[in-house]
Amino acid sequence: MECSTIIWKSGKDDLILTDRSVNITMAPRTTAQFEAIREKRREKIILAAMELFSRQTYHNTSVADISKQAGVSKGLIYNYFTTKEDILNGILDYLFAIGDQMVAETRAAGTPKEELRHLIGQVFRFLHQQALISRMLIPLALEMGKFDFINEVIDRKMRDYLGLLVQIFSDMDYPDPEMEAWTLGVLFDGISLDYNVLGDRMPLDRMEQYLYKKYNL
Amino acid sequence: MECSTIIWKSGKDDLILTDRSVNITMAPRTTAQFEAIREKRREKIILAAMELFSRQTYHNTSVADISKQAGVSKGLIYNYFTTKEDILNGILDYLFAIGDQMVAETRAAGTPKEELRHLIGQVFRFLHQQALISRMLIPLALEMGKFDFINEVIDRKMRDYLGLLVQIFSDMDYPDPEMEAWTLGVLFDGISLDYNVLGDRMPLDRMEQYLYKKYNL
Amino acid sequence: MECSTIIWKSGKDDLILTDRSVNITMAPRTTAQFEAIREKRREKIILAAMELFSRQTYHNTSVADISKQAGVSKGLIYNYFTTKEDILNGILDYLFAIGDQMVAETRAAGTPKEELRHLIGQVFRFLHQQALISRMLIPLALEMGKFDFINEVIDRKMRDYLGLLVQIFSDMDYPDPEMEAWTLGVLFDGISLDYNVLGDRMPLDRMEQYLYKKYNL
Amino acid sequence: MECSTIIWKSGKDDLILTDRSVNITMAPRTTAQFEAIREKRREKIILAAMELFSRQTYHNTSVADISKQAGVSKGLIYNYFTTKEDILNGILDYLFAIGDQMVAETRAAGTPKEELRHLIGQVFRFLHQQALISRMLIPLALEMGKFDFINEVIDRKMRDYLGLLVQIFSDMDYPDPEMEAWTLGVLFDGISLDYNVLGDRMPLDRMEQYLYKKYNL
DNA sequence: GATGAATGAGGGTTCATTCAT
DNA sequence: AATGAATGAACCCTCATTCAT
Repeated sequence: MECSTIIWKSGKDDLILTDRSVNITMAPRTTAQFEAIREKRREKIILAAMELFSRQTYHNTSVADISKQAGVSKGLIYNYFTTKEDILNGILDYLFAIGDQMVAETRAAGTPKEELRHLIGQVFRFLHQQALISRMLIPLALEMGKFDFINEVIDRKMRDYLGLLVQIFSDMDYPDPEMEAWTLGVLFDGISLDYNVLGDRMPLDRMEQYLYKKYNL
Repeated sequence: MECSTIIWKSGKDDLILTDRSVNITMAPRTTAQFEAIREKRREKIILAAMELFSRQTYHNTSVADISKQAGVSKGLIYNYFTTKEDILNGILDYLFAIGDQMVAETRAAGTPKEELRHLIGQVFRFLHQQALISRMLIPLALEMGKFDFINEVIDRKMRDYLGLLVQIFSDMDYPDPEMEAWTLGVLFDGISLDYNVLGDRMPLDRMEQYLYKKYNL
Repeated sequence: MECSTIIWKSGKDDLILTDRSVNITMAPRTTAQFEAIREKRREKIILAAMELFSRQTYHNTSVADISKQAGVSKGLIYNYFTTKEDILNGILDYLFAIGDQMVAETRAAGTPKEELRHLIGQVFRFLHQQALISRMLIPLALEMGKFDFINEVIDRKMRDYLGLLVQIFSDMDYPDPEMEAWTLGVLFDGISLDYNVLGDRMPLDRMEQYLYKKYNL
Repeated sequence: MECSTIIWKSGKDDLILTDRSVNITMAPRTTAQFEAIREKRREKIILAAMELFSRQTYHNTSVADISKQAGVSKGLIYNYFTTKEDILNGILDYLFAIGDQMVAETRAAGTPKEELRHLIGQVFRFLHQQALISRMLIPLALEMGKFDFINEVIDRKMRDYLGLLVQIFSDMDYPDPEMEAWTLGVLFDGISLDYNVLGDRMPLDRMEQYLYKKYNL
């Protein structure tokens, strides 16, 4: 059995995604093999959509654009997703893994201080990538009514993150760990947002160093 | 002879008081009368658009929606604005005054500490309003290329704010006033964004108090 | 009683139009005076429309444009004309006089040869002006169905012209005066059309001289 | 197993023969099949547009009209043409071939006299077609500014024609072949224009014979 | 008579989605 | 499974015309 990893090149940065690839056998295709082929196509479409959504916004990307980018026909997309919105859903599932992984890595970092430093480092290190994701999600999150599922996703992620931060600040004996966690969490969101809008006019490196200093890391 | 009448005009919640005290000869309206009508209608359209843009996003609001909300015909909107985008511009002008006033008020608050406390207080006090603005502008700001004027607006506002904050922290003898200013500015943006998404699930009051404590205000 | 003549300046060329101006008296306005005022306004609108139609085409000129050019309100135009199309009608009446005048002048030129030379000279002399008129009328004449009245106008003018030419060529003892008349009439139309399209790329002067030579004038 | 069916599709006067002889497995159409469909539809749309443009003018023909005439949906037209203007372009390409062929045929006619006779004959023979083209192009050519490509087309065609005529008259030893060429070219345009407006009231046949006589053909 | 605010039908264009093949 | 032609609703915008004043 072979297990390979694909890296999604987004021009400037890269997103690491695991590809649950399957055995190749000579036997007539089993249901499982069909499933695997389907899964691969699905992934292709998702990656194409992710690339485009983060570059041009969900609304400015047409299904035709996605099909072109993915190298499949427009019709085929509706064989894998019921709706354009459903593609978005697929992307979210994809991204979940990454977030979870970040949290898990942080949790394994050692002392609370090391954890915090690791977390801040990760945020800045993956900022470009996060910015792409934000560019995709923020506008949709702000459209209330439609896209309720996005808010659920954000909620859940927020809780995860907050939980981790609260625990860290608690371990570091902050007097009000919950509010400190909120403050830092909100700050991360602000950084992500502003980086999207301002780009390199933001002094990212200096902000990172400043945070380390503030938290004595 | 003079007679005045109240006319109930279909709409949602508005009474149009039409003063019919006119010459028997049916003289045309004076320029001043026309000006008044225009001003009223313009504002009505702007308020309608602001309401809808902040509720449903600029892109998800059609000109027809705005016309319905404002209780006027679709065509009339183009009598007041050259373009859907121009409506947005009108809204920005409308909101600018408020922002400028906030900065001005803060500048008159007294000692640096009082200024900072005043500023933070204002941000939280007007968060609802700021959230409305954010919900309108952020998605557009994230669409690079189009809507360049929005980025200019944001840039300018950012510089104003940052300048004020740098001066305050400088006066308060912070070692790195510039970075502290960035941190707080970015935090405000994060708060505004998250409030949009999370609404009342955010512990706003506690965050406000927490900030006062952190800055010893 | 006073009689004045106004000249319609169309930038490059001018159209001579007679203004049946009226006595100014101190007596309360008689019906005739009101008529005169109306006539003047009407003329203003017609001149404005003529200017715009010939510059920008009938379809590319809005009633708002005309009202602006004429310096009156949009509404007032409908006090003088039932319809945008009706304005066109008014213009045609206006132009008729000129055509009739040209024919009359030619008829008074003397010998047939002098008449023909006079007519050709007039065509080239007024070509720019005619081109403006053509630009107005040709597109409308080609829209069959609507604007039937334009075709009637053109028909009548054509018959007048042709009649004049037939008589001239008959007097000049051409073997087939009718066909020679058609040929020259059609040629004039072609010149007018091509001058519109080609502008100064057409060798107008040389063509005029060439015609004189061909007809031994 | 094979089965073929004739399907009557609503429209005015066309039968669509759909060959349903397909695999049971419903294989997707081959590229060649798609090409064929596209070519057919494209031509159908062009013919529909040509019909309407020449009957009612470009501006008075809506895309909806074209779609109705072609028996397709409005949206489909934009699958084949980027723009309403692009349809016009398509028509021009379609017609260009014919014009070029006319010139080529004339060039192969033999002696200069035979060439000229051939050319005049062609102009009158194809007058109906030329009239259609004129009715489409003239109004657009007269709208300066927009539709520049139309003027380029006309220019090019004019140069072609003129060049051919100059050479013929030169070979026929006319003293001023260039001006004679202009005169005849302009006459052709006048004929085409007037035929549009006057229709059968023009004595076409007699004019043709008259031209032969004038040029001793 | 005179104004310009107001209307509403229609124009060109886009795009998510369906469907015959 | 796979294609892309085809649809139709919606979008932004224009403009001749009406109407209260």
